[in-house]
Amino acid sequence: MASFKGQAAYSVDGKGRVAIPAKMRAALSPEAKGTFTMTRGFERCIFLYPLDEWERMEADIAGLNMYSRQNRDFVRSMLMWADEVALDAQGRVPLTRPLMEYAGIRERALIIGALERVEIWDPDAFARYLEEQPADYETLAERVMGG
Amino acid sequence: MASFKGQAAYSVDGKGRVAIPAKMRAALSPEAKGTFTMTRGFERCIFLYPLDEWERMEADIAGLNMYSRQNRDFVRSMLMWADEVALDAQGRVPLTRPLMEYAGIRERALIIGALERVEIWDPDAFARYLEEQPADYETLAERVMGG
DNA sequence: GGACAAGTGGGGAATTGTGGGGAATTCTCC
DNA sequence: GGAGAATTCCCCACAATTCCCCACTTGTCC
Repeated sequence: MASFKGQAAYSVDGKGRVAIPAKMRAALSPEAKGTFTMTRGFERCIFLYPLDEWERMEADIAGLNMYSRQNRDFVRSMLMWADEVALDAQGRVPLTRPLMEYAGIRERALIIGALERVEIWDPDAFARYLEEQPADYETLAERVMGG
Repeated sequence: MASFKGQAAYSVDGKGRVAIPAKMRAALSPEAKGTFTMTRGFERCIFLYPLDEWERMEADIAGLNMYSRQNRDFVRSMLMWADEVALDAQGRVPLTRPLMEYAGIRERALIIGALERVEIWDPDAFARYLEEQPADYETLAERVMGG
């Protein structure tokens, strides 16, 4: 299982390609085969899950009861945005047009490692997200991990 | 498991490298493989966790439910600043640019051993932190450890 | 004072990030 | 079904950054 951490601000080239930082690439397990499932994240960003992690998530979803409207809505939303993308020889992935629009990404992208996934943000959108944080880091840490 | 103690004031060279004191290096366990995870600490300093200690911390975080907004905020904040750095043959680590800016570190750094982690501070920031202490050392000891 | 360990700074090799061209494939229209 | 346009994929070269090695200075101990 991968463990992504760190941040990098990279360019998105004219073809919609963006590099995944070398350390995050190194964190991929062989089971991922250099491939991510890219999908809509929460808070207006893009999530990238390594292939093996995504398969685990799909197995979780497969257990949901499809006779529930709410479940169907959730599954539909999660999967309609999902697309499989492979790293090229330079360690880049192509961003899909709908996801670039959703996340407001144009020429620059902020890439953040978040444990089992990689997040891709528009830098300005991320700055706004930080400003809107209801709690500072120390308070958050105490709330979540303070017991 | 490591047990870091002591303090040292060292230079940060033009490439952002700073030495870890020899006694702290000696305190590392073989499981750490001469590698730290460097991340944002509380109160504007940098934390360095030996690799084995960091893995224990990640295992705690991996158990959090990612469908909770607050948990996502916390994990994002904690991991975006984290980066794995290895000691070079001279016992130095490269400070990452975002963390140097966060901690206000330029040409000098104060390195403090704090049990399972090493802290790196800007010397002036640390002096200000000490001045702002609401309680002196003896009072603090009684509050925290006095029972 | 001398030997050794630890801290300091710099050069150049290796790796990573960036942008572009053209071949191959897919999509659209007639 | 075929032609042409659009998109995707593969390869390449160059710029920028990181890593590895080395030498020198300073500090400590005998």
